[in-house]
Amino acid sequence: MLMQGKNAFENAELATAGTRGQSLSSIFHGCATETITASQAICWEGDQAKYLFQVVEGVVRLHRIIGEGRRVITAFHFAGDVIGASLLEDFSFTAEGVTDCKIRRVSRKCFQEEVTRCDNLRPAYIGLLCRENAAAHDQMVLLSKKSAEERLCSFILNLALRPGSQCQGLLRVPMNRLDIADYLGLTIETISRTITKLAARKVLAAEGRHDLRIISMDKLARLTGSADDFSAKTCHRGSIH
Amino acid sequence: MLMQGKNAFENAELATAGTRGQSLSSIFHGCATETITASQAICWEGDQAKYLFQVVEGVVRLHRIIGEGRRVITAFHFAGDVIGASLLEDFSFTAEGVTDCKIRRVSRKCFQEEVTRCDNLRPAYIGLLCRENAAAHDQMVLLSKKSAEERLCSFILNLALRPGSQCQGLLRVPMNRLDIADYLGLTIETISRTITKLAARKVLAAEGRHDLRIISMDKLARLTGSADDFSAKTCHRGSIH
DNA sequence: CGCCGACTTGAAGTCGCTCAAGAGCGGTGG
DNA sequence: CCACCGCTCTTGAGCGACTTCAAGTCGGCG
Repeated sequence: MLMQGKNAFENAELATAGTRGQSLSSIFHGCATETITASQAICWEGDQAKYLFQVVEGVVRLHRIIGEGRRVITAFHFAGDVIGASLLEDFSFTAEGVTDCKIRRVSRKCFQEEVTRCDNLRPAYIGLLCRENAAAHDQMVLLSKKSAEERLCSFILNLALRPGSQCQGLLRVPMNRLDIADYLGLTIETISRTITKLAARKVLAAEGRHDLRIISMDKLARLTGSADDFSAKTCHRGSIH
Repeated sequence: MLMQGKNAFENAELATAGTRGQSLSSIFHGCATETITASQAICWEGDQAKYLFQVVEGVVRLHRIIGEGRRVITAFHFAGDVIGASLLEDFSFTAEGVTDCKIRRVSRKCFQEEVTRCDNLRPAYIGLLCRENAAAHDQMVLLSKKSAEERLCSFILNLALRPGSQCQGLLRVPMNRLDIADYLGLTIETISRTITKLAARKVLAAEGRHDLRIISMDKLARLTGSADDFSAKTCHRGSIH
């Protein structure tokens, strides 16, 4: 799993702590870490949302099932991310490890008490909810109007723009083709074909199943179909100052 | 514009006031109402989000534009709804009247001060953010995995389940075909064809451009592709107690 | 009555899906 | 060490749902 996870976590800690008031991570500090293996469930759609989780290491996917066998992945969560902040009663998703993971858990009650008690945690909490909302809206736009190529490029660009995601120019893609397909509203075949096409056009190169070498960040950004995706997203993480 | 708007607004007032603590409507109470004509803009994507709005009467659409001419409607807002609660810096959408509207406006600063000052407004605010998130996720699922027919049925069912939406068995659909298409990630032609098909199957009947008679709520619910859409959504509004 | 915009209907085209076969890779066991 | 297996991923061919383009229809309003 490399040491990427731990580093990313510490990055996230520093980043959120620096922005507005205190970091939500402090709520999880005392908690023991639990170990989750790849594709093990953390919680189930429909269950009462008694807990919130924080990813310490690894990657988690959230999904919903509709009808028979239609799975939609609504989000991936990385080291430092909090899962379940925007829930009222029940889990609206099943959470599973994409990779082996370490997570922490607090009860919803405890979380809410902390947020109520500490005035300076509240902006962080509200901020988290707002950012989740913004991400959901971006995803709606992607699913509503973008072509397969634009979707994949948007996804890869977002991955690449996470701090610490690249190691010697190599982008780690922890999720498999099916995960990507279910996240982007496509099929594994389309994902595969589109990667092949992008490789042929020298936008990127696949190195094994879980690594991409991005040859031209510029081309990639121009292919996202978001007009100004590159600048917008680059600013996104830094602009909260 | 019928008097439906006013009634719906009062319904919404009562409903939110009853749930958790105070209603966010109280923040808008003193403000003068502004009049917006159909398709007039209330705010623009990219502008600094200085204000929040509350719809008093009529229907508002939120949209984003990507590339040249691709419009995505991310939400419709009805009487009682608050617009802009989940924003941090800038408007991430353009808001326009679907119909002639009456709205109220408060500055973000004022809104935030009120929420900070009144402890019993905070649950309402958090609740709003969470419900927006849940709605966005439902829409992601719709856009990701549902067929044209399932999308349209989901949309119509959601409209029909708003309290006070039906008048003598007739469902008012204030938005035109293009609005519906851009909301569901389809084209006007597909919307039109699908309505025709549903009418042929005696699920519903179109009566003019802006009214639908739902012949079988059961059939409609079964066609949404959400497994348990009907029960889930029916509970949705009442279950917060 | 005639015009205009919104909607409907039809025919052809396309993008992504489905089905099916084959390739690559990692693990296991002889 | 190689043979084998299972799984994921890739590639190909055909198909289908929705789009695009193009008429035609409806309904409201001057």
